[in-house]
Amino acid sequence: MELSRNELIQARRLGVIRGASAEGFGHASPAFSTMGAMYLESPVSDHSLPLLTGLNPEQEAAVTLPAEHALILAGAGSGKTRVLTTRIAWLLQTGQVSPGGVLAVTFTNKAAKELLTRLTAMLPLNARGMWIGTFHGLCNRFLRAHYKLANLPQSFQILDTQDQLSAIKRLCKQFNIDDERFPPKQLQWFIAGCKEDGERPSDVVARDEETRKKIEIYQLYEDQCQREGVVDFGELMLRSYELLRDNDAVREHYRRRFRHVLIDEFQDTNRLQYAWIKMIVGLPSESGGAVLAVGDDDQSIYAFRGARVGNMEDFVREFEVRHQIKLEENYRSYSNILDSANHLISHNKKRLGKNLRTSQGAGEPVRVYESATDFAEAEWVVEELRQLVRGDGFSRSEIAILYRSNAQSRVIETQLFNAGVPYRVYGGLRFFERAEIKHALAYLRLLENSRDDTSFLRVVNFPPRGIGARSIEQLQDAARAAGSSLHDAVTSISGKAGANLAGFVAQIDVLREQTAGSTLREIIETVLHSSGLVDHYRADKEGADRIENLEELVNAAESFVTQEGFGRDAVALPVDEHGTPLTQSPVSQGLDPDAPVLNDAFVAPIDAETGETLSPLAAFLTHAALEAGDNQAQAGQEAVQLMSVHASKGLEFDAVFITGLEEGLFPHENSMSDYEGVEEERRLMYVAITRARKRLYLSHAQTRMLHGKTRYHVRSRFLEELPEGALKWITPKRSGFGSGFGSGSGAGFNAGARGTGMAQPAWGRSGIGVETFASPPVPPQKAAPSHGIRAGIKVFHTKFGEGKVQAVEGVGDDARAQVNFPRHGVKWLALSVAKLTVVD
DNA sequence: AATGTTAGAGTTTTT
DNA sequence: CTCTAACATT
Repeated sequence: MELSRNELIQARRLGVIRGASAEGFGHASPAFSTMGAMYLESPVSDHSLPLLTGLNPEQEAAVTLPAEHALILAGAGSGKTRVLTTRIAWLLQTGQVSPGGVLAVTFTNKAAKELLTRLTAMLPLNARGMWIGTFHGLCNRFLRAHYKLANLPQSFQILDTQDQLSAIKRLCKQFNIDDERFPPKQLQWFIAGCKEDGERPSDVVARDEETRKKIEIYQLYEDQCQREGVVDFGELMLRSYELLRDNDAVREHYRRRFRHVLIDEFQDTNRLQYAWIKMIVGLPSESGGAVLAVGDDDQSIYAFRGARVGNMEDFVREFEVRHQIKLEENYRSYSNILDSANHLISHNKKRLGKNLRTSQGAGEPVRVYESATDFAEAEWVVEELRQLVRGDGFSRSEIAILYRSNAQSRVIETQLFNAGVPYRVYGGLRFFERAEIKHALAYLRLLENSRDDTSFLRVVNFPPRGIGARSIEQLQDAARAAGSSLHDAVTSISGKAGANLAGFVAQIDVLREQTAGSTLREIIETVLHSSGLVDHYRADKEGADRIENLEELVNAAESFVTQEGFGRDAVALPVDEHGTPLTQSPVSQGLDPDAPVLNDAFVAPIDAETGETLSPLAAFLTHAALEAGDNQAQAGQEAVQLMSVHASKGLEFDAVFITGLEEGLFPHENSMSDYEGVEEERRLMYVAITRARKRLYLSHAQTRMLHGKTRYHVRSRFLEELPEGALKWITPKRSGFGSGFGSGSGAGFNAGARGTGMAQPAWGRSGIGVETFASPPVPPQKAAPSHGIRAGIKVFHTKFGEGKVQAVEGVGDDARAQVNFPRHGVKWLALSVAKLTVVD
């Protein structure tokens, strides 16, 4: 029995499958230390500090480097985060730097949190003045502090990817841009790409007419964002970079301030981020602080979004790096797993060169399994999984099933579901991306910034209040004519449409006044009810979940205020070189004075001169935009983890299954055309392998349902690139039936090659080679006139059960077989339609 | 304005 | 196959 997507989703909702529901949202980050400024213990300089115990020589060398530029090549599982945190702690403890002089930047909020958590656990330090966060978070903080210089409104809003796309769509409509020639998605990609390369419209080279037009649209988009007081993710970076570049005073201030700049996952930085680093630190000739870049070129898997491994070489050259340390001791995996990873990645030419080693034993061999179908592959995974849990005592949450693309999860989910194995799927909608949450946030954003047309359009008629497409068009024309926001253009619309629009605007304006001085919680609750959102969803019979999520939004806001403060991302804290705040300010309005103060950001003025602070609401909206919401919060359930290989980066598990190791899938067909693409896919495989601590399982299927068609796949070249000695090839159990699959659950077994084409492919090797294949096996596509069905053999049909083939006639799509089913009699079946599996 | 129909597309993902 | 978005219909 297969479950439809909807059924799966429904099942998850009902909690049959744990995880993946709204529960996964929370703010677990620990409180910032609120202790006084005790960062400076008595300066110590000897190396027998407790901090350094347990570090291996390379790690210790990295931690105790002098204040000079350095590159740490940190292999998977080599204690990278430990080095980063210990380095910071060591610098602080030995009095070489004050918290205000530290800048540590990561890519994800999760990594930033982890850094902070582990750091505060190490040292009773005051987080005051430390800049630890994501690139975007820090840029936001910076722009909030210098919004005037950056030419932004004080309460500028951040567009996420969805918002950006709808802004572009709106723009295209307004300027009658042919969306066939210029699909909004493509424009979005173009604009984001330009910004990642640090290019404004005027910087982009118009190679051809099409590009020229795109540049024009890019410019229009920029104008629109500026007019509306919003910035997209790329803009946060780019504008920060430009301000540093163009304003000598600001640049010098930060260069003097940050004595130590630490960069995590350096191989994932894009051009602009690297340029930003150069700007905020300064090259050696410009006497800035010391940069400690930590990265692993072998784990660079984000080229598709602008990551540029070349930054590592550029860094070494431009910063005249004299310290390069390789962390090659792996503390995670047994050597069979590690050897596999090393052997695989050695096939890449473009490498800085690194070889992981471990003092652990060989461990179990890496198991490789070939199955006939994706379905059978999933069955095998579930079976092995049971063995791991029941037989070998593995904890389910310590087992991961990885795949190259998310679509692959479905088959596996179905099997897990049928077997009653709790599982949890990573990826998918994040909390702040849900439609109802975005609606609520749009109202809130309008309170902050009535010029935000994207938000205006999102909720002007949601819940429906009789404002149709025509009225909106009229309004957009009026706004364009007047050069004003939609909000302000409403007064120029007359008639019924005008009255409705005026009603909406009045509602927003009233809400704004009404909630002035309220706490964040009160504001949100008022907005949720006055806007009609709650009523709307209450009327909807399927709105219960949405209401729940809206309630969760209130909770999120509450915990934002009380637990996280207004977040380190909210505002910048102007400080002097020693990290001492330049201004003290009263707690901002609407806050419980007894609430723990966790981060200065939240009491700090964003404007050092006027002492103005960011409102709690503005801070929360920023938080919502920069942190899409953990959908990965620990459910506490003992559930198997399902995720894409990309999503697994940075995680580790006792046992890992890597599925779908097939040419075209992994490596993905879209990456196979060029060499660079294949190398990145190989790095991806490397990442996948190195996730495993004790057990590693690799599998591939001969046929797979993809886009509704059965596709035939040769096994992945990556399998041929593993060291034979570390592997154990498992002979597939043929076609399922009675072949000793545990509890003998025979239901819906091995539907075989479903859909069109042949049934069981005939090229299935019985024992896939013990020897390494120098060249990949002959692709089966053409070589299979044999559907494998001939007179005399036994076949299995999903409806009719097992039967004996009596005759076969016709070729290709016309092929038919006469089958005698004991229970249903003799049938003629079209092989292109019937679901037949060969039974041995 | 709500609901049904059809065409088209379909890696990887964070901010 | 399965999801989405745009279009058409009531």
